[in-house]
Amino acid sequence: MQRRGGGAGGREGPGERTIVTLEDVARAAGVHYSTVSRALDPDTARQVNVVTRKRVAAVAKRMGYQKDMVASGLKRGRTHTVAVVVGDLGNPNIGPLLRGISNRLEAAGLMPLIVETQNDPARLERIVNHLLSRRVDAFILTAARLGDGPKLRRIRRHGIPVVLAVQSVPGIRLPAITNDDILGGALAAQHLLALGHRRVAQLRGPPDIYSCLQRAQGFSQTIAAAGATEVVLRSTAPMGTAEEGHHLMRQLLDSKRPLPTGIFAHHDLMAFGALSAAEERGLACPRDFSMVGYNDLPNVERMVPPLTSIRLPREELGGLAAEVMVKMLSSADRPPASRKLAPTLVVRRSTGPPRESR
Amino acid sequence: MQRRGGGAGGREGPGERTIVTLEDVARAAGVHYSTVSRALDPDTARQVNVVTRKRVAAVAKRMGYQKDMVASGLKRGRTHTVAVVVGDLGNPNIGPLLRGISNRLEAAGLMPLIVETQNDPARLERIVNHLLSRRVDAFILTAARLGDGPKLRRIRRHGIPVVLAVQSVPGIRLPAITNDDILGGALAAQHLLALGHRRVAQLRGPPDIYSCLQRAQGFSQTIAAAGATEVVLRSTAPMGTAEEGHHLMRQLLDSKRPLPTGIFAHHDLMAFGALSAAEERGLACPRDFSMVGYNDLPNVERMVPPLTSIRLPREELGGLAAEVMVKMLSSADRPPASRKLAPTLVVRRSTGPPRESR
DNA sequence: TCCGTCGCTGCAAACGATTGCGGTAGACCC
DNA sequence: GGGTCTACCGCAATCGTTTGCAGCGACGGA
Repeated sequence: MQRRGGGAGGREGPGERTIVTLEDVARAAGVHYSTVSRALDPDTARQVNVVTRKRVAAVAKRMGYQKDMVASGLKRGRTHTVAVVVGDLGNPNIGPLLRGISNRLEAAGLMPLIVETQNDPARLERIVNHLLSRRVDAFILTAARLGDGPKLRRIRRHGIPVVLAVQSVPGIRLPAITNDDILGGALAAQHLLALGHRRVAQLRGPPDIYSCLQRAQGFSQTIAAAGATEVVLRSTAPMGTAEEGHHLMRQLLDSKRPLPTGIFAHHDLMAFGALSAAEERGLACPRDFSMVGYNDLPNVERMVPPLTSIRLPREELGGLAAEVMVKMLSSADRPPASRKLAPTLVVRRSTGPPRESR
Repeated sequence: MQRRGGGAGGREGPGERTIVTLEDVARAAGVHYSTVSRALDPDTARQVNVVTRKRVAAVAKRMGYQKDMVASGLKRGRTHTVAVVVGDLGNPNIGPLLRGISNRLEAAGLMPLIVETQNDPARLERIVNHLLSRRVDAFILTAARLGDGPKLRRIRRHGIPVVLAVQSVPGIRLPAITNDDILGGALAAQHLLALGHRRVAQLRGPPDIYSCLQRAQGFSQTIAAAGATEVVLRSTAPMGTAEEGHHLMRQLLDSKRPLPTGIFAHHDLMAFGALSAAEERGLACPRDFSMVGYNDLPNVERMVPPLTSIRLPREELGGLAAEVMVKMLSSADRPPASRKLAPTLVVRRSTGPPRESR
């Protein structure tokens, strides 16, 4: 039947794509193809005599045999593929995360199948079904939102291992590898407090992102514990963008009370949006107020002002999520525990002592 | 045999992963499973009576049937998967490109399998073999370097459609969707010339990246045609980094001749590295010289100074590459022609008239 | 010598979907 | 009424690999 002729693409040359199968190798080596299968699989290789094994291996190599992972997947029910669902491929945070995941999975003989939901719940639904139909072995979900609980439960009901990365959802019993965003918020607060700020503001990210709630919690707790006063601006947008930061900062500037001296934005982009809103009113950072961002975007040190921000261990987080996934796939024990990774504060020039104290 | 028990991951609940097959649906609908197959495939659905077809569809839906793409792939020799090979997932240019590819492929029922070579030729070799073993339908390669010719030919020899994106290799007969980097270089040159610059410099990117050669060519030609003088600094690093820009700028500053008034860097990061090298000598941009970058990295407008740069249509390019791929897969005609996409110049504050003319 | 064991290999049935071919029943024509 | 045609559906082989089972020598012990 179809010999998988290359069709398009190959022009000059013999080009016709011919697949070397176990049977071809077997014929050439003078054994049954089941023997070839055994000889080539490290797990079963010791079942076959060492001299035939070597001969088979040599013939296979000479003929350029490559196991057909599709057929193998069908037979074994394992495709050695892990679906990695991300919200937005354009997000600069996502690259290092994916690299961490890829590297760790590759070491375990797995391959990530990366798909983007574009933060559209309907797409997520479709995509998950598609991936199930492709028989992926597991899911790594990196963009869960608070409302996704039911969806996550539905995926889990398929009996496929799932781990959450970066974003978690409270109340759901799935292993989650996340940043310690409470700590992140606390670090921002401590930094501002240590500089002497007593009136601070917080520009919150999307309310359905759990890590933003955590950032808020860590920040507010620390501020409150120090007896300082805080004003909170809540975003309603689905993403922490510069526009949203601009918008919230405008609200802050338009309010009657005096401008807080220290501001914590849930995202670097929001921070920059806020900075431009302030500049429009003739205010400068860090002269008139300090600003702490979150995420430590690439090249943020080259911006003006160089932004003090919270740095997250992205690649490490990805690697760890993959690590957990690999464990789940290899042993059927109870799922491993969740982990939180500590972020760090990177101090740059957008923060300083409050004006009053100078 | 194995019923694909979920093993790890599913705890509470029935969890056991059971696959609904054609046969299950057939039994429930009272027909042969081949009929179910035909009824559910739009291409063959008209072969089955409309009432049975509807009944089968209803039963399939009720039972939650999902075609097993693995089995289908084995039988049809088409996995509906396209390998997308990128050099560096951390590169901020890559996100939009991938989104463009993903969206277009998805519309055609294909799925990208994204892998990263980390710019390591040995890895590329391994990865390609692995992907062939997974029976991907095609390749989109986004990080080809000049020395990759033989490797590309080897891939093509497998008879699988290949398109190059972003990076091309001269002399190889593969469809390539690239930026018009000659034009990009020319735009940079025209901009500097129009501002009145007559002594310019060029900080070149890696010599084995074709698009850098093109940028160089477009720039130098335009400069020469205007009778202006140019000095060229050549990088030997494999990537256009800030460090490399810093290094080249140092060379320029250390040379005996007067500093050129206009500088073109082959990458925004190189431009920033160069700017910091200049600042170390007390020189400021655009006061003492103008700087044009390339790639228009995200947030580059927030940097200091906001960088004049060449913007590339990344997402569009990705979509076009996928488009070409889809065409190649659907019709066995001769491969479609290559395409070049025009970049645009984005003028910001890092360029201005030369000092002498003020 | 005979039986049990062990090491190696072949046999054949899966995995789930696709598809050429043939069969059956009804419609239709002559 | 017989023949032909069409529409529909079932049969079974097939994609390439995996794997339980059985066969078959050789060998050792009784």
